Amino acid sequence: MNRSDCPISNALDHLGDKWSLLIIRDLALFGKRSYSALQGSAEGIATNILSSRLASLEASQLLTKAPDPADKRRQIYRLTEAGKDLLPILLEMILWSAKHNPGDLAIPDDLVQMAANDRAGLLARLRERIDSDSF
Amino acid sequence: MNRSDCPISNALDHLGDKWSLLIIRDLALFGKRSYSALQGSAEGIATNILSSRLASLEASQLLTKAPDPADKRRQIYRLTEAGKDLLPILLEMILWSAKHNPGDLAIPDDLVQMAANDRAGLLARLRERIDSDSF
DNA sequence: CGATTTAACTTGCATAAAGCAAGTTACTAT
DNA sequence: ATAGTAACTTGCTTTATGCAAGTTAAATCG
Repeated sequence: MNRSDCPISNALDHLGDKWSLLIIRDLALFGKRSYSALQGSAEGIATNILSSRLASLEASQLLTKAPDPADKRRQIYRLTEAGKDLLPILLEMILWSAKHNPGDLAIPDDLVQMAANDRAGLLARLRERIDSDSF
Repeated sequence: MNRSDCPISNALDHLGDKWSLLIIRDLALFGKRSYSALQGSAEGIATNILSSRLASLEASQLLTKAPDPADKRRQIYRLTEAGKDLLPILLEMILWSAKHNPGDLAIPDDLVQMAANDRAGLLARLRERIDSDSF
């Protein structure tokens, strides 16, 4: 699993595929918490892939899975602190795409604006929203 | 190729695999410019994969390929401005791994320190190093 | 209470991407 | 002229992704 002792390589060992960061995005930015909500994402991940990615993210300790006390069919997926700490990476990806927008992207301009004015504050507010589940 | 109009998804459409960002890292942080130098990286990319990744990064306009005037066997790979703009993403990956270091990573402490003190200045200096090729 | 839905998966099979070893071509150095 | 180097490509095997259908347990509906 660890290809080298490079910190970038290490991050990519956990996140370097087409789906992991989209799942993190759904949890961190869209407040999704259930398997079916995650499956309903715009990009359309196959159910077996979602299952395997969730398992690997859980193994990497980026998220946790816990049964919903109110509905025993349901599992609740939550970001760990390490998972929440991926917010800056997500933000930089948004800013990069905003800057190099091929023209058809849905850029959240307010967020880009806040990032320019008060990056630290924005990240704090995004994290607070995760913690308080106020999406 | 475009899975959705989400900016994060867009970034991952170009970079979401195990190798692309390592190649960008080698160009941006280690000053590598040739095929053979890139192939010599710690992680050991297979030559056919390196070839296909370079082609896709070039197609995504993150790097350019140009013949070396001094040695006609040689091709020089360089980051475009869009490629250089990936520096913040690389930096955040380093910071994330530094914070969640599994214990065996080679963390550049000086860089982590500078990021904490003067992030914008650090990014400016890293970019300047690329432009002046002073590695 | 039994029948239908819903949630969270798993299984089996097809296709696409990654990885390995060897080979090719054009140029450079000896 | 000969040997080496740089930048690849080719053929084959292995692994990962993707699709469609099926399973299980719990909740809801009539």
